[in-house]
Amino acid sequence: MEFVEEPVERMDESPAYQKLARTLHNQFMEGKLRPGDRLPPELEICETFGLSRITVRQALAILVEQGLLRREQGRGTFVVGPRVDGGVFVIPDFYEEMRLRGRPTIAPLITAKLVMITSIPAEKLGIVQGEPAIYLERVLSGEDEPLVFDRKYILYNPARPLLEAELGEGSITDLFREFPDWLPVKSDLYLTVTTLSSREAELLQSTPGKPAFCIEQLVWAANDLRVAWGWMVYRGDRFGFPSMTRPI
Amino acid sequence: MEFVEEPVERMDESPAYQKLARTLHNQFMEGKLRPGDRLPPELEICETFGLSRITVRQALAILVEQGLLRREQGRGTFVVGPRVDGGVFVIPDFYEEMRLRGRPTIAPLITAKLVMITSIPAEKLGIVQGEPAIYLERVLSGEDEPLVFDRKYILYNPARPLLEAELGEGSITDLFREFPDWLPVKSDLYLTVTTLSSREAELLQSTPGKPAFCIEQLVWAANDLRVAWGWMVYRGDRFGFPSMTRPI
DNA sequence: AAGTGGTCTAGACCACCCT
DNA sequence: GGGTGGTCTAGACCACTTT
Repeated sequence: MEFVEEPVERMDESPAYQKLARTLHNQFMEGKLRPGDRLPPELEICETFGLSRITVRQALAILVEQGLLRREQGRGTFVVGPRVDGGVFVIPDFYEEMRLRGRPTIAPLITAKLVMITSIPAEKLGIVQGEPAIYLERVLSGEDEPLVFDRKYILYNPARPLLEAELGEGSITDLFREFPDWLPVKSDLYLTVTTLSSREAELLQSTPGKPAFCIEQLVWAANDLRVAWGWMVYRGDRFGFPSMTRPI
Repeated sequence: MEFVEEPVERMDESPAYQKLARTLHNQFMEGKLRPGDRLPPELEICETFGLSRITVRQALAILVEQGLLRREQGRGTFVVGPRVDGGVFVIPDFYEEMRLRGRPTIAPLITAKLVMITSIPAEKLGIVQGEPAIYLERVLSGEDEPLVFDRKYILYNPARPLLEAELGEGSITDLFREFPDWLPVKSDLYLTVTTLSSREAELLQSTPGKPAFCIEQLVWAANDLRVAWGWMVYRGDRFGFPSMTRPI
């Protein structure tokens, strides 16, 4: 026989700075703290709650990070209103997401070949036209249906050619795991919207003209080396993203 | 005659915690710190750089916030690789954005009327079907062309009816500036993609079937009151969003 | 000059992880 | 038990803003 562990009420066991942050946040949600209001000086908050200044500042830092407060040196700490018509959206790493859901990505290769690079990808990767690069097309599937069309140019490394088997699995990071000098350190993304071409629609088992997210991607390795460029097309009928709300 | 103030090299004048954060960040960008590496214990970093533990922790907190480091209590602080296939995108408040660019938004009313609310918006706003609400359509223009189509249901307040002139200007926050109980405290957004209907295309001076961003919006006031619901359609040929990279 | 937030120190104890 | 990060204190000085 097994017992289910009762969830303990941990509200009162949490650190002082979290309690204070929650208290102030609740006061805002109840309309007691209003945009434009100035908070009491930090030392006064210390007295009120019986906390040291560092602890109080730790609480305020959370709320500043959330965008609820704004500090102005020499003037005070002020309540800021929420940005109602804009927000922050997280588009998660697709591979990582599927892995977390226990549905490993299937990414069969559509195309994988060595090409003489043309002007646009050459410029993006910062190499000369006509140099060789790997061109790659994949359809990423999760939950038994095609979801993302991935198209990439990858820098060619004669010292360690990539195998077809490697190209069909995992993200760029996984791909370069054994390339010490090519390990990604940064990725620049650009989010746009598009409609499916007939080829994309066929590969994604959808319909031409349907809307889709498009994410252009430039992958940087150490020392400002660009190692991959391409874009990913996300089926619009399968993806939507909530704005981020940071928990207290 | 005017002198241009030479920008002073402030690298060395910045606070110690920022210098330390930059140092570690640079080491990562140069490939000296690699994903999976464990940093030295905090006390050791203190000795190395001649700083107190609080200052070192302040530096590490920045890098944790950036996603470069991960702390594990009892184990250590570890370097995390970047998420190359996903990212964070900021879609700014359109009104705010235009104001910052010195191009105040023009938002002529297309429709503004009191309606008996139907099932879907009633459910979203948490009120009963058949209650009155304000229905609003606007085209937001900036830089001399229509960019966003905004459609909203707004809770009706008999005590303080909104004037047509007020509806044509500014965001929900501006609209409710004089409604103490309706001041927005939170906004839930949901980002999807769509194609323009013929009506939307006409209003936005575009073409039906063109792709567009769509942001559904639910605005909350104090005490869990929902005050507005609707969605905004952003012309796909005029908007694209880079992923956020937090500066050190 | 007074008040505010920004930075920093030296030291303490606790919670968690590993061996 | 030893090492690690997590929390917290009391106090100091500095930089900026306002009066």
